[in-house]
Amino acid sequence: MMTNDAQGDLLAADALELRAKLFRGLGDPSRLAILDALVSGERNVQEIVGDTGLGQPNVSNHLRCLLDCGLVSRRSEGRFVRYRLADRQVANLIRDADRLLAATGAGIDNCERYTE
Amino acid sequence: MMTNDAQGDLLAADALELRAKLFRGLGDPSRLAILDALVSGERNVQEIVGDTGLGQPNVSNHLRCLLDCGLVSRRSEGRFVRYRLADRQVANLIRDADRLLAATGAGIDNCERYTE
DNA sequence: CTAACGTATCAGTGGATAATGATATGATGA
DNA sequence: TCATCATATCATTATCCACTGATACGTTAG
Repeated sequence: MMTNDAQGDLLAADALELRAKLFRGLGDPSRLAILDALVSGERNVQEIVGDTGLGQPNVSNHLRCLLDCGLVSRRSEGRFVRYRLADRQVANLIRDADRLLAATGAGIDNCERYTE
Repeated sequence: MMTNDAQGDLLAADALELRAKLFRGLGDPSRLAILDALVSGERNVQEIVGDTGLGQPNVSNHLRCLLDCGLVSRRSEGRFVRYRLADRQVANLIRDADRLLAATGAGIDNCERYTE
């Protein structure tokens, strides 16, 4: 009676939410640009602002998001705050995504459900 | 003069958009549920509707999105349409995400930038 | 041909969220 | 303490997108 209907998926609904939240966290060009900037190493907010061309409040907001998500970590250095990737797997996940993009060609471009 | 400022990132802006689009495609619980249903094998739309508890038009919309993105493929069988994962790497990417989630604890939960 | 079924599309709606400007907090140096 | 700099927060706005119900399209059976 609970072979493969919605029951099992309802139980796994939290896991789906969590996964979705992670992917959504990575699903923003600004945050990806920030993470890219951090792949090269530790950076403070101003440097990230310079690297990405984003506004400072915007960067801070995204960094807070990434920090809460556990994707980056931070340490204070005087009045600077230096951020870095929290885990090697973050960079790995992004690289795997690039591989998948290479495999699917530019198929993603064709998706018209949401804006390019 | 073009050491590490916005220039390089601007050139890579398209790549960022593409990656972001892929992650956003995966950043929805409904689409993840659909992909989960397809991990076990090929399914038609009705079966997916049953597995996920989503509405049929909703499922069709998401499937179109996933199809356009090249994440799933389809084949007609009479009046049924059977969908399957387009690439092993899709499942791999999801599994890598789960690993990262395990590594970061449930940190993602803490991110308050967007709704749980 | 017509009815029934499976799937896809369309328009409308509500909710979520990224970006911005103004401002607050915190730290350093004179 | 006061001025300055680095970072964080807040409120606003405009946009985007997931879901729903109605409906169209395509296929098969009688």
